[in-house]
Parts: sequence; C-alpha cells; structure tokens
Amino acid sequence: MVTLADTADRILDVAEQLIQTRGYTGFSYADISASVGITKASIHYHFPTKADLARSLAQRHRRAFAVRVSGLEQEAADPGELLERYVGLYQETLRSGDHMCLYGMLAAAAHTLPESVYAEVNGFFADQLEWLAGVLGRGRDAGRLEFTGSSAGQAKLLLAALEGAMLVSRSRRDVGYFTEVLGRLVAGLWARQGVAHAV
Amino acid sequence: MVTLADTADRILDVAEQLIQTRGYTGFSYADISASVGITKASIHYHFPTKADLARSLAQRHRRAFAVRVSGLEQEAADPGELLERYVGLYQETLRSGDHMCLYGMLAAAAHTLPESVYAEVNGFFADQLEWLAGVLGRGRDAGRLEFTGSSAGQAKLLLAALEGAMLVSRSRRDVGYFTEVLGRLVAGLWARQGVAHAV
DNA sequence: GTCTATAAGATGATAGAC
DNA sequence: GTCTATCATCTTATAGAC
Repeated sequence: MVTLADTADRILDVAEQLIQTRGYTGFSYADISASVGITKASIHYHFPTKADLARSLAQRHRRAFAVRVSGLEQEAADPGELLERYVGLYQETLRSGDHMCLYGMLAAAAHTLPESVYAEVNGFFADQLEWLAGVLGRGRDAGRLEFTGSSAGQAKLLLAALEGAMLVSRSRRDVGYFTEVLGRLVAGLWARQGVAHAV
Repeated sequence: MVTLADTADRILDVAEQLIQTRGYTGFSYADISASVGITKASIHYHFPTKADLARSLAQRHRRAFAVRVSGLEQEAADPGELLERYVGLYQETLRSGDHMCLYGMLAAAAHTLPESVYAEVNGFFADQLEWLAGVLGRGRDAGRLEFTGSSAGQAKLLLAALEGAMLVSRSRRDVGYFTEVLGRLVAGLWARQGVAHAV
C-alpha cells in the first residue's frame, strides 16, 4: 500500500514528517527531494509553490484526522472513554518519531504562514473545539461526565492542554509528561457515581 | 533608558521579538540588521554565530523572567493571587504584539536548535515547574489551595495549559481564549472556604 | 511526470579597512 | 565597533529537453 501511493501523496508524507519535526520555516524542497528521491523541479510540478504544498497537506491531514475521530465514535460509546481515545490520537503522534501536532507546529509559525495555510490551521482548531464541546455537553447531559462551566470552555482547556503538553513533552523528551497531564485532566471529567475514578 | 542600552542588548531585543513572532528558523541576521540599523557583519562581531546569539538571548530572558517572578512574591502573599499574577506575565506577552512565549517558540524548533540553546529551553521549563510545584504545595499545606494529585503533576498541567493556550490563542487572534482557559484553571485551585470562588 | 540547468535572491559567516 | 566586500551555500522557483 505504501509503495503504491502516488508521487503527490509521497511528497506530502515527507513534508508532513518534516513540518511536524522542524516546522514550516525549517524544511525545504531540497529536504523533500532527498527523501522522496525525485528532484526539486519535480516537486514543483506537483506543488508549484511552498504555499500550495503546505495548504494541500493541511487540508489532507484535516480530512484524515476527521475520519479517525469519526472512527473513534464507532469504537467507544461512553463519553469518558471516547475522550481518552481522542487523547490517544495525539499521544500516538508524539510517540511515533517525536512529532508535534501538525497544526500546533504551523500555529507557531502563524506570522510567516501563507494565508491559505493559516486558514486551515484555525479551521482544524475550530473542528476540534466543536467536536470536544459536543462530546462534553452530551456526556454531562447523560450524567457520564462532570465539570464546571460551559462545555465550550472545557473544550478550550482540553485543546490548550493537548497542544501545550505535546510541545513541552517533546522538548523534554518525556512522553510521560503528556500522559500525566492529559490523564489527570480527563480523569477529572468522569462523573463520580460509584465507580472509582477519583485521582 | 531604551536608547542607552548597548548594541549587544539592542540586538538581543530585536532577536527576541523576532523569535517570539517568527520562530528560530524564521529570522535572520538581515532582519536584525534592518531593525537595529547596523550591518550583518557588526552583528557577527557581537555574536559570532546564530547559536551564540540565541543562547545569550535564552539565558538573558531566563534570568529576567526569574527576577520578575521573584518580584511577584513581594507583591502577593496569597498563593492563589500569586498564581493569577504569574499567569498575568504570560498574558502580557501575548497581548504585547502577539508574542508567543520565547521558550515555547524555541521548543517548537527543538529538533533544529543548537544544543546550547536547547539546554536553556528545558532549563526554563524546569525552573517554572519547580516554582509552580512549590507555590502549589505550600498553598495546599496552608489550606489556601485545593487540588487532587501531586503538586508536581498540577504544575505540569499549568505549564502545558499556559504554553498551549498561548499557541492556540495567538493563532486564533483571540486573547480571550487564553484568559478563559487559565482563568478556569486557576479559579479551580482556590480552596472552597466561605469566599465565593466557585466557577 | 521527471529530468538538467539555471536563475535571482537569501542565508550564515569571514577578511580586512577605518 | 562598525563598515564594505565577499564567500559558499541554500532558498524558492522557472525553462525547456526527454
């Protein structure tokens, strides 16, 4: 399957890995060229400018992530477990090759980002905030989750903790940092109803 | 006072602003040259390599931040208020010119950072975690703060939330995002003892 | 679709005059 | 301390052959 991916996709695969480790301003067409095994000129054939490449990548990643999140909803019906699996998606990213979240990395470069890429970054954040607020709201209504304030506010805290924990965790080369922060946060959301979930 | 700063400091001032907005790989000697009004060669006289420049900056910023945090301890005796003022330091950074935390920005570039700069980044994080854990621990012992788990764990959550909220907030161009996330988090730490601090 | 060749400019860095 | 001049290299990007 991997070798059957077309060239454009293989370019995006490498660009994805490079941005998640080195950032938008930290990689070049030459880096991709070396990894994919085609010349810089060929990359320009598929993606005329760096802005085109990054926008395509941000769009592809956003769609793929949405599919994975939808997949979680099939696996887990309980809101608390759903949140834990959702956090697991970020943890996977961190574990596999010390990757920062693609959009967190791009957000750091916000001031140097082409407008079209920047729009996808905030689009991704909006996606996650909407999804999280929905799960949190329904979970509380169903008596499965417990938290103070609005579900939108709690969603903002979760997203901030996810991005920040990835950033610090990666710098410290300590995945345990991420695990501890998010574990604490999600554990605190389970409703106290007999089952022992207290921290 | 500003104009009396020597050249090396003025170079670091500009570099600081550039890194906090564009990142380590997103600025150049040419950018500094344009802002400070001296040639690139002159900058190399003060800081032979980019690694020297960034390390000096990271060290200066770390010392300066420690002084500011010490200052807070003179102003506020109550642990809850101390934490709120501490959060205020990050909020100030965000408000003044859309700046990301210097170390958060450098942490994003961790994989491309000179070793000497990288060490300062993790040193800063270690400083903050130690200070936060101390305030949290003493606050809980004094009955002024309330939280589950270890103070070290709670400190990790706070630091992650600070860095992540800055990152997302800046991308969304919405300081309110930061305010809401940190407000919620710190408010939840005040001990419930008559005074109305519930969210 | 991929290549060679090349452009025009930016990058970090140095030599040597003043 | 600051300058001019220069370097080798890297950057994004294009033209045109195969």
